[in-house]
Amino acid sequence: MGDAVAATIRDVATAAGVSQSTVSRALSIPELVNPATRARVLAAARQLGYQPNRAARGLITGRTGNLGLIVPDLSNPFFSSVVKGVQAAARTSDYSLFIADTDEEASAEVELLRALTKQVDGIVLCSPRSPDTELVEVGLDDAVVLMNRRIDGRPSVTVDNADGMRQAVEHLAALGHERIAYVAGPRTSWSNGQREQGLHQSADATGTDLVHLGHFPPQFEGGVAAADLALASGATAVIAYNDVVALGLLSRLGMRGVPVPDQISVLGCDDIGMSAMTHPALTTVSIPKREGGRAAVAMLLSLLRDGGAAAAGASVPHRELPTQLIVRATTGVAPAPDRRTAGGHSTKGSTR
Amino acid sequence: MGDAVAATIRDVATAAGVSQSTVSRALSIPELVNPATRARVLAAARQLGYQPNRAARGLITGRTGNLGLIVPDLSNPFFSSVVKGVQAAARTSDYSLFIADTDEEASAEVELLRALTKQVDGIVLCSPRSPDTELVEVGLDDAVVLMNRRIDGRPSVTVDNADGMRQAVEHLAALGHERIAYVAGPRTSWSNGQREQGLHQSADATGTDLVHLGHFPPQFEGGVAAADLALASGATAVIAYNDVVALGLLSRLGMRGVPVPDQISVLGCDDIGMSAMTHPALTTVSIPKREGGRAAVAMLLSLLRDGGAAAAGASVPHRELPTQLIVRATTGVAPAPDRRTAGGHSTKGSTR
DNA sequence: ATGAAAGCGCTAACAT
DNA sequence: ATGTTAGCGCTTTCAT
Repeated sequence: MGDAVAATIRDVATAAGVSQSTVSRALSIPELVNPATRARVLAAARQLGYQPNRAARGLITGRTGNLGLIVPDLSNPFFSSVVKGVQAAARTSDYSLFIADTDEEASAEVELLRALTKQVDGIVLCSPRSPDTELVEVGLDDAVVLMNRRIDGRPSVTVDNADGMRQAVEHLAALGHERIAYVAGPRTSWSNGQREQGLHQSADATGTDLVHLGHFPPQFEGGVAAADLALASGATAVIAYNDVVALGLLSRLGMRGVPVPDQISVLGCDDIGMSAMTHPALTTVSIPKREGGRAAVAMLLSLLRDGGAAAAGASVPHRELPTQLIVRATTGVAPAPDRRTAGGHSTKGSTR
Repeated sequence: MGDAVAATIRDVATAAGVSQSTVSRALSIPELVNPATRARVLAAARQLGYQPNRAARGLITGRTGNLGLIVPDLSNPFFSSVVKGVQAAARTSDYSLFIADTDEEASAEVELLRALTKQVDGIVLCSPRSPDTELVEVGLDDAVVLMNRRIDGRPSVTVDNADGMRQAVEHLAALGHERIAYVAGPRTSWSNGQREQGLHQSADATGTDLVHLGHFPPQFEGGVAAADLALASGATAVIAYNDVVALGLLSRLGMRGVPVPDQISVLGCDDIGMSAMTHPALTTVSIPKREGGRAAVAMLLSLLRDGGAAAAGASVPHRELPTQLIVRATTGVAPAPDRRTAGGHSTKGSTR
């Protein structure tokens, strides 16, 4: 695109009566040029509407000024929040952002990673579904920050999934629930693995029974499909892999006329906007989505700044953000049916 | 990023024992080079893992191989579907995609438009909120395709909003509803204007009363906020600006204990995935979202192909996609309360 | 059908 | 503090 005839650095140089290099310097290393001439250059540039050609600059600097972001599914509100965080951070640092959606397909990740690699300075790879080996095989050795995934020796931003599950289980245990079902997300999701682990630990610690329900797609339909199993499991509470799945559960349970939370409690994870607004609202484990995105970009940029330092044995950066159980006022979680009047003092299991 | 030392066209030339120009031709204008040498070149290229440097190519061809997409809000499922359509089409044609989200802020559109313009060959501007004048002022004269907005003399892809509303109103009229409320979307939304227009026309044609409810943000909260007004309006049916708003309505009505659709019917617009899965499901006016995105890209690419032809007085391309009322099995729409037993034969108003 | 050479717009030595 | 020069990787005349 670009206008009729975009002004080049030469035009500015001529107009300001200086050389190209002076213009270049005036624009990128201001302190190296005389304030007076700098003013002249800036004036000329503004007047001509000059904007450096990024391709030309990139050709010589080897940097594109672009970042890439790969997510499994843009239509999941969790990821759109992450996108917003990444976008904001990129914009702040004057980077443009390529965004790609893999539609939850692992193979697309590697493909996109490969395609993107040449056009960006760095990539945020969010919640990848591919196995470690495949990921490492790609050009991943470069400036790639993982989100919601940890791979040995790779920079990453994660959240404390296990602790989130701990909070959820302890909350339920305190309410007298003794049998909890977990609707698992994708087998290939690292976060899901972490959550399962956290759940098992906390279930043991609180003496709670944990029922594991198959792997379901992390979508509304997944929850719909899992609802009947959850009901049949004998659990008095269900924790869903994420809020979207939890909404699916709610929907199907409603359709079957099952009162939530009176008969069964439902918990989500992620704290997407809508979870606060359903009826009943969703008690959920909140994850700092935007902040995670920002943190990933920050890490990426510092990686780019350091450059070789990383290779020189500097430690691999990692950042783990906290999770926080959000208990809503009117919520899909209630004391266990048989405890409704007991005041919540469990005799079995401790709160550790 | 890029690998340790990316192979350049020179490397390939040397390896194949030909000149750079031959390599270049072999890769981009195959019919101009001897099949035998071409094979040699291709082999060398593959073996070296050669991938043309897009920046360098762009520097000389003036094309970036990138497209831009600007949407108001990525977290609205409507737009994420559009994004997916655009993405798919771009990928198919080997274009990369810059995506930007304006957070429903009109000023961000112009800003992003300006920033993106230099880095892409064309832009899809989806559902812009800015006034025509501001949009035209920017570099919009170039390859920009509007979506869900029509501006005189600009290429655009739209849907037949008015017809969608006609279908909705006729459906409701046939069910005996005589007073319908419309929960309006943003004042700056062109689609909203179209829908209002279509509603008024069809209301007149069917002899239905139409109550216009203020402008609300096109989000879940907007619907929540509008619900009480809708209820107080005396309407027996509410059409929401979009599905997300309709879900907000449903939520608030549920919270107030108002039976839907027994006391009041709720219709949405857009046909986002979730609208099929709520309880009750949402009868809604379906819009071909992905297809719209694909169409916009197709238009963009043909614009790029033609290049000067457009300036030479060729007609401005425009594409209008159809809308389709989707009536769900278990839905938030029912006959008007006082007609529940009447069989739906309205005495007032014709179905034209 | 192929090669040689010029140059896209810019930055980074190297001079001055 | 500024100008001169070279060259990033590629496509595209212009020769051959």
